[in-house]
Amino acid sequence: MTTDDTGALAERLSRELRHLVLLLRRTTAGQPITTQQYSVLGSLEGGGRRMTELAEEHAVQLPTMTVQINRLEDAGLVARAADPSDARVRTVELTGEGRARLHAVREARIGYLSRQLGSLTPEERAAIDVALPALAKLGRS
Amino acid sequence: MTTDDTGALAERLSRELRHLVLLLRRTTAGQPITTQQYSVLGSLEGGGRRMTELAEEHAVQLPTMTVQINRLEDAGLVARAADPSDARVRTVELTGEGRARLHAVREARIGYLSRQLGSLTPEERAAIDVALPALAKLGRS
DNA sequence: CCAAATAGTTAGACAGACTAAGTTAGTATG
DNA sequence: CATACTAACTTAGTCTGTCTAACTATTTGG
Repeated sequence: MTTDDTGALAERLSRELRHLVLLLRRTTAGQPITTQQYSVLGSLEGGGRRMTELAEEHAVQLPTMTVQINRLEDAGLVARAADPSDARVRTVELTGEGRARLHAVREARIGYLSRQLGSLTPEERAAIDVALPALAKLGRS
Repeated sequence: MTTDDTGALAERLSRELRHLVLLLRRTTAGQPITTQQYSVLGSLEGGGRRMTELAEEHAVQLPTMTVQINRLEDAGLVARAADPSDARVRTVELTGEGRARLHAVREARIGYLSRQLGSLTPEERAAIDVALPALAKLGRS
């Protein structure tokens, strides 16, 4: 692919990303937690994280994350803790219930996507398979 | 790709879609209109549409679209009109200003995506190019 | 020890989404 | 044709998600 094609690719990608967003929305529609809450719980799966880390990872301001974590805490899905080495820092961890909820939503979400993917041809699935690392890189840059 | 792999693909896709959403958000960050407003304006480019059509296309309830169109109308970017064949129906059209705004935001968005795509390798861009039709189909099903 | 920087929270505003309920207009049926 | 039903929208109220500004508490550097 030449550099000249990059603009055209950007235009097509721009056009399709909107539909992927709607797909994402349908993926978690009717779930007991919102897409954002699911996303935050996912960030905590590997262990406790500090508020600042969570805000950066989700590309939101710190007060926004405070509100989100407040709601998850009220729902009993996460717990705040203190950092022994720095009293300013609050860490956030999954509770048992939070972990269970995360897994349940993930199963439902993956099930939905599996059915959608099942309606594609094997070639189309293979194309997505090949493109995923590039899309991942794009999303993280 | 076999059927057995579909579940694993769904899992990876599920994981990466979140990052694409964040990419999308950055794409229109700092623009004079929100992502949703841009999206609605895009739906009107081909001509007037009725409220119900817009709500369905954007996968929102009718009252949500009413509010969005109210704001776009207040901003002078769209105009409501009556349908001569059915007095219940309101149609919505781009104003000249709305069309100009749409084009400006689209240029900025495509420019951003172009720069992001430019940081990928030619092979990665080619992979996205090949996968786009499949992703489009996925998003529309 | 004090000033500046860092980590979070609180408060106030607004966009975006939903449901429920109301209005107006078309449709169908006795 | 009158009545009831359906359809297209809007309004009102609520909640989530996001922001900025201002505040508290803590650490760090001179």
